[in-house]
Amino acid sequence: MANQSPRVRFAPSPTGFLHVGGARTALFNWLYARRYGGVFILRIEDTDNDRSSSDMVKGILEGLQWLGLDWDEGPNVDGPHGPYFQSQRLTKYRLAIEKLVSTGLAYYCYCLPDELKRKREAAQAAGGSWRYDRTCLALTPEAIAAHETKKTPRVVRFKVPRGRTSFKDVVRGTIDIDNQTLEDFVLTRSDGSPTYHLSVVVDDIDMAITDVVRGDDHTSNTPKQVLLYKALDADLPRFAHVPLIFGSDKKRLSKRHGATSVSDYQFRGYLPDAMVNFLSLLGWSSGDDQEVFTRDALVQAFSLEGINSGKAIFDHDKLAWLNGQHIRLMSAEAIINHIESFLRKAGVWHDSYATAGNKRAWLGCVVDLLKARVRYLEDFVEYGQPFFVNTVTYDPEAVTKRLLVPGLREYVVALKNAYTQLDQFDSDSLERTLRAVAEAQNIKAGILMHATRIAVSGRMVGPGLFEMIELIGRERTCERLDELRKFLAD
RNA sequence: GGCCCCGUCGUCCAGCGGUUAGGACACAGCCCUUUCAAGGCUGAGACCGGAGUUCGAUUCUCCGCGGGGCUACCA
Repeated sequence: MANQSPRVRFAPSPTGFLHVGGARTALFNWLYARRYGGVFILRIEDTDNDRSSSDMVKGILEGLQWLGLDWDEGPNVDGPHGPYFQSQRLTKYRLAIEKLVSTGLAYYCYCLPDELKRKREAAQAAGGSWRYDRTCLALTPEAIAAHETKKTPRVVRFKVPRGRTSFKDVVRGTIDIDNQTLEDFVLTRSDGSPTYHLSVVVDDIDMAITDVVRGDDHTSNTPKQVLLYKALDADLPRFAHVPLIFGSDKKRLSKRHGATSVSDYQFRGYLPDAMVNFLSLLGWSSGDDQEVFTRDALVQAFSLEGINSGKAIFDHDKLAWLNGQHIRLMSAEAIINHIESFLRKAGVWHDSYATAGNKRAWLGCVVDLLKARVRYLEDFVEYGQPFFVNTVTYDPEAVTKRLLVPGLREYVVALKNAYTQLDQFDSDSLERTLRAVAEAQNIKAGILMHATRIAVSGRMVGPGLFEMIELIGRERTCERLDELRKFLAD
């Protein structure tokens, strides 16, 4: 399909964090570049200089890094088309403007903002719409000279030609509009800084971008940019506008919907691969019914043609499910690397876990045992309590529901004695022994299992009882059985 | 208001003139089972409405309705 190696870009404004919508746009660009052996460029659009500190950029970079979306050119990665901050590319915009003004494709406008606002509001009050009336296009050379000597603030406006403008969009098809619906938009502000339309087009041309993949909120503005490409005598890139992401109330995703920054998901215990998988499914499909994708599978399956045109709603349930799927796909070793920070925070990390050896292997076994019932990384902390803490506390509900059995104390003592003498402390032996004890005591095995579960974990639910006991070990298990014995004595 | 885009189960997607409208999440039931999960099976659940075009429309066209975007010296 692509007859040249694609060059795509993600061009966020530095807002301090990476929004999930932006993350998905970045992901689509990244996938496309990786799929076709292209180049993924990160460009920071910080022309709105008011607040564009390096701190603001940091959040974006960290978000992309966490997701594993590495860029080939951009901040911290030199390339042939730098710099990659728009605030450092001002000369390029000025050159473009000079060209446009000198060829008559753009012109200076000395109208004051207040004046424009008044006209606009007046027109709207009268029930109509208003477009810039080209007052300054009609200025005489003398009037212009007068403004210049007075140093009237001036902006540069693009002179929108008559006619129609159309472009092909990979996801929307051909879009065609009448230029009369456009006004002579501003290219350069009165302080000399470029507006979005100018900087984005100049940069995309300069960086030889072949495919512009961005949010649907830019579709309506694309005709203006198409006009600029033509005015600058450049070939059009291919456009692909991806549908926006909405919250569960069908409103555009915002802070009100809870976590909207990818870092929120990082701290909540989501896996980057699960997030990437989930985001990829929002507005894109491989064409078949596959839902769970590894990163590599995604790269292989991705195409811009697979992007669909309807809106997408962010479904936390499905994300959580996918997270569980990806956790189950991972090796215990890989999971340990991801949960270390959570275990540390909970105070249950042990230095011996850090290096290869018995303890780390043991932790791996715990992880494998818990894996199937986990949705979030931090669940390992919660579900792993019985393995990590020294003393267990009994869930009150478990006590009333499972421990009010006459004679239970005797059974527990019998089990503890049997376990103390066991040759092999493995799950099979443990189960056989427990069942034998139950039979000898003439009770159902379930009664003793429930009690034992509470003794070792404090809870009614959890992993397979005997696998759990095996990992907790004879010493701690017998201690806990003894604790239960004392508890039952009261 | 004007311009543009979108409209299949509650949600995410498949469908690209003829299908019992398919899959996934969530939901319900069953199986498995010491519990909870995981896993398996089953069930319920959708083509926004109206005109056309056609032998035949979820699919193509138009109108309406609904939703969204843009309409700034924000991006």
